[in-house]
Amino acid sequence: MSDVAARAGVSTATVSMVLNGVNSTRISPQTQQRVREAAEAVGYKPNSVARSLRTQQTRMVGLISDTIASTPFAGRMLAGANDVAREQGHLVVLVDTERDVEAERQALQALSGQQVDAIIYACMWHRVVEVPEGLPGDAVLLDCAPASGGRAAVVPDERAGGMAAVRELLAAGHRRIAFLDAEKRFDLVASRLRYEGYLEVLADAGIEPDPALHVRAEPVAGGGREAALRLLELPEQRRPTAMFCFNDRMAMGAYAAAHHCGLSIPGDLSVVGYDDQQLIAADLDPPLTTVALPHYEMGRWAMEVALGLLKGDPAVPHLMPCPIIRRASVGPPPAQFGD
Amino acid sequence: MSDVAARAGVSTATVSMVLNGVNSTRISPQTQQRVREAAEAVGYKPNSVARSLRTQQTRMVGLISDTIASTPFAGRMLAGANDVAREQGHLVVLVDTERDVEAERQALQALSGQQVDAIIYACMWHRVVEVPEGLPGDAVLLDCAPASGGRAAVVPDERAGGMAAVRELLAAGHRRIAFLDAEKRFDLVASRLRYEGYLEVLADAGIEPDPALHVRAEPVAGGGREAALRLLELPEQRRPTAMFCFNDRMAMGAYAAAHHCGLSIPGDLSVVGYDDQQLIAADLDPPLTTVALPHYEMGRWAMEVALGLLKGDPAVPHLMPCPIIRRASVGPPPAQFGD
DNA sequence: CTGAAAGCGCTAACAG
DNA sequence: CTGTTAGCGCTTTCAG
Repeated sequence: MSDVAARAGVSTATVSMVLNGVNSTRISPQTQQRVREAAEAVGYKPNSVARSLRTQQTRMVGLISDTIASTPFAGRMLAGANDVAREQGHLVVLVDTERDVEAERQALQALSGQQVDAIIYACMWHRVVEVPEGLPGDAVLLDCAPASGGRAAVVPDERAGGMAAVRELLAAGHRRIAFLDAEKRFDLVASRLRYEGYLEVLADAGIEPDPALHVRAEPVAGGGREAALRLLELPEQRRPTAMFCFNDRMAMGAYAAAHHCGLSIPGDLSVVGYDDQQLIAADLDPPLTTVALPHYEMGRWAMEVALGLLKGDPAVPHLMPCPIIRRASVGPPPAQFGD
Repeated sequence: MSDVAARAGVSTATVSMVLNGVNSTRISPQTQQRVREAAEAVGYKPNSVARSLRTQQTRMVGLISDTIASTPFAGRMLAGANDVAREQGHLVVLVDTERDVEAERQALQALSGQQVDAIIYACMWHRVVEVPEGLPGDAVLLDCAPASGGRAAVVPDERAGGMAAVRELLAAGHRRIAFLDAEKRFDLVASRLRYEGYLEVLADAGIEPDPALHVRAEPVAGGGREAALRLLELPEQRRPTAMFCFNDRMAMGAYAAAHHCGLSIPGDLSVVGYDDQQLIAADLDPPLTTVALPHYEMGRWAMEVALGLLKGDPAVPHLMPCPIIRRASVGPPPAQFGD
């Protein structure tokens, strides 16, 4: 920088002001011009480390996550956070702790040592977490809710998502709608919330929920198949005409079961999934109607409040809508069940 | 830091030395003890920014990638890079440029301004790239090869992977092995390389490749299905008993085609995929034998050479082995084709 | 064995 | 309108 100053015949202070556009009204255009030319000539590159030391702002935000690797959704969240960061001229420092407490401690220490301007604590699937000790109070939680409140957080609105799914089926004329849920032992908050949504919509429609239509299995394709098979073995009058599946993988299994029983989708059976998981939802035959998880949007939101663009309410997690994606797996119930 | 010094009754220089373990032999144990206690008492946290400014080392490495979001493999690469970085006490700064030249320029500038110690340039699928102008000479390329040489790079050994796949089929007794390739217009280096591997193994086995068995389609499930169907319509003597598919998605389509034709896998038809893509390979019925892409390992390698732990050869990209994952989609050919 | 002092590259008061 | 100056928090010779 002193090179530039010398070359332009001014002081470093002037160079700094010109190049940062600060107080630019107070510096003569000719000088500004000279400075810029000198900077260009010297190939001047500002040193952000020095600037950060001086300004106490690094324009970096730390993103600590439990596992970037394991879910295809992680990327969407990162992308959202990244995009906002870039728009704001910030960089994101990523740390993957693999859910290890010691690693989390180290990460936090490294990040605070690095003086990041903000911290986002991200989970790769929706859950409630005991936040690590030492997480700054203004850190924002992404795809998780704090066990003991008091922090800005964003999670998908699973309840509304479940409602949307069931409404879709209701609108198509179904009355006997099953919910293929995840087993309780997985202790998924999404499971509870989606089920609540299911129940609420049924209640609103004046339909008495049939406990036989709420089945649980492992939330993977195999589990979905098995659960769907159980449902399809019910006597005809009790058999569901539609299935709302906890996730797309289970929906995939439901397809397999329908196929096995010689049932066509959506002719004989309608199916709705959840997650809008790439490589499944759109690739199934017929393409699956499902509820999308708003990972990109949550990533954006988290970064926006982290950077102070938005105000997060510490009292209660922000609920991000889960849009329903209409494809071709929902139709009217088979004739004998119609009205 | 001066607080600590005052509290311990020493100078900041001494504090620095003690806390960094530098020249520790030259400082009396009592003093060291006192310093440590003072640091503890004050809750001293070193400021890496200041340290970086002084030492000209940030212990951060920039990872610029074209798209973190779009492939499920991205996470594995990040994870590999991250793990090594953590082991070495480094942080990774992630920038996603979405393959936009202007964004790349900005990213590079931001990273060099931030004085990162090293840069990794990652692609989310194997290709040859024109590296962005301004990419430092010692940057390492991850999952891509430089169009105009001279840089450390790591890519999957697709050729060997193709060979392994075909050998697997050969070993099971197949002679009529098809290759369901990606269409040329996608211009995938993986396609060319895997095909070379296919040809070479056939040649080694003394099998004349039948051009009719090399078919191309869009590298997705639908394309695989269509290509497989074409193959299955061949007169019985020319029909393949095994299919090596460019990727798992095409293999998924091949399964659908076999199913459509009433053929069982692996009884009537053996199938090998490529990618070991989660949610496909292991979840297909029967589970798919496939060749895995070593994303995690490539991520590690890239970070290791970026940090100088390993020496990369700038003359030629490092080839990372693609292990074959044996599952249940390969068996002997149907009896009438046996020997 | 320990302290003083210089300086990493930049910014922001304050003077002129 | 522009220059001087004093640090940001740390490391590292060089003297004691």
